[in-house]
Amino acid sequence: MSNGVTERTVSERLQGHGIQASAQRVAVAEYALRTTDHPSADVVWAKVRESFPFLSRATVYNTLNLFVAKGLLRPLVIAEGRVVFDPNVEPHHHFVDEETGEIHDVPWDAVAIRSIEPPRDFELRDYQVIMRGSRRGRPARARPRGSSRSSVK
Amino acid sequence: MSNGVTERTVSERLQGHGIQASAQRVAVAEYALRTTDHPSADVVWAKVRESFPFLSRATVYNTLNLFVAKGLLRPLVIAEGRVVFDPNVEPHHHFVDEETGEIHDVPWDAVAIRSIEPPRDFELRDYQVIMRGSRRGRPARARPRGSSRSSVK
DNA sequence: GTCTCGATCTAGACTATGTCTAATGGTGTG
DNA sequence: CACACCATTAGACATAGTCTAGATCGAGAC
Ligand SMILES: [Mn+2]
Ligand SMILES: [Mn+2]
Ligand SMILES: [Zn+2]
Ligand SMILES: [Zn+2]
Repeated sequence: MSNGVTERTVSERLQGHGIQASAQRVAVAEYALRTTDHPSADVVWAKVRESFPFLSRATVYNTLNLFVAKGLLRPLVIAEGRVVFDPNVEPHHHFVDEETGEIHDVPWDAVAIRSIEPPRDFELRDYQVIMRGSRRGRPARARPRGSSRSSVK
Repeated sequence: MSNGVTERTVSERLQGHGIQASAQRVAVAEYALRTTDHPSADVVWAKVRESFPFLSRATVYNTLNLFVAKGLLRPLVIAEGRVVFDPNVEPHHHFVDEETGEIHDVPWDAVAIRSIEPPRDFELRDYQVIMRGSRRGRPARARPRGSSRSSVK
């Protein structure tokens, strides 16, 4: 995207980040580096297996963690009980739809921050705004899918 | 804090929020509603058992979820693999020390936001800034405790 | 083309967080 | 005391993620 010459194919992109390409890694990359969703590891496994059945769960986890270590993906801890992966590694914010659990990207410029003060003695490495809400016109009833914390009757 | 008359004891505070008091619930509340940490359920279990040994794991989870439902606690999904509970239910931000995994409160006024624009068609219910970094003077080496995502050798 | 060895892939065991179920225990009312 | 109701409990269960030990692959040396 940002450079028209290098990193044209997924394979080249992996090599450009010091990753030895392989059939499994390319298959995972094809989905995980292109999606605009924020899929969990098991979602990636399910999606990729549709077109590439010879792929173990362990390899998906290994590969995603490798991509994170090499800066191709960013792990997000936002939704309960699972890490999701974000192929957009540039600074941006997130909006969580509390109805569906879906995570939407919010451009960095959608939030104008005048000043930000970390706690004394702490060094701010990065930050983002987590917004929560739902689609307009819906009153927010049920909990986000997959959550269901306890009965509390 | 905010009101000097009602809700003086923990027991009264529970009743004021429509919660039937009990020995276990008071014991959990005594710790979980007063702490300035952001403990996970199992941390709460360990801490409370020090002074109140007759407490099952299930009751801790039930109680914390009840407190959340009644607005005494807020669940935070920030650190990997576990939900933590925040007795400060007023709007504020959080700073995650990536060295230790500790979560620190950041006052609402420490961030001055000029404008914030949720995605089109979405209604913003609430938001907060998640900051990440570490104590001044440390170069940020090891991953936060309890994390340790994969080897990637 | 064959060999070799490190890298990659894999099934399945294992750990940890959280939920659920079914049984038990306590408390107040009549 | 009998009854209803709710809280508590142990342990089973579900799920996310890690780890291990062995099988397989493949890039480079010959
Ligand atoms: Mn790149
Ligand atoms: Mn209160
Ligand atoms: Zn994103
Ligand atoms: Zn807090």
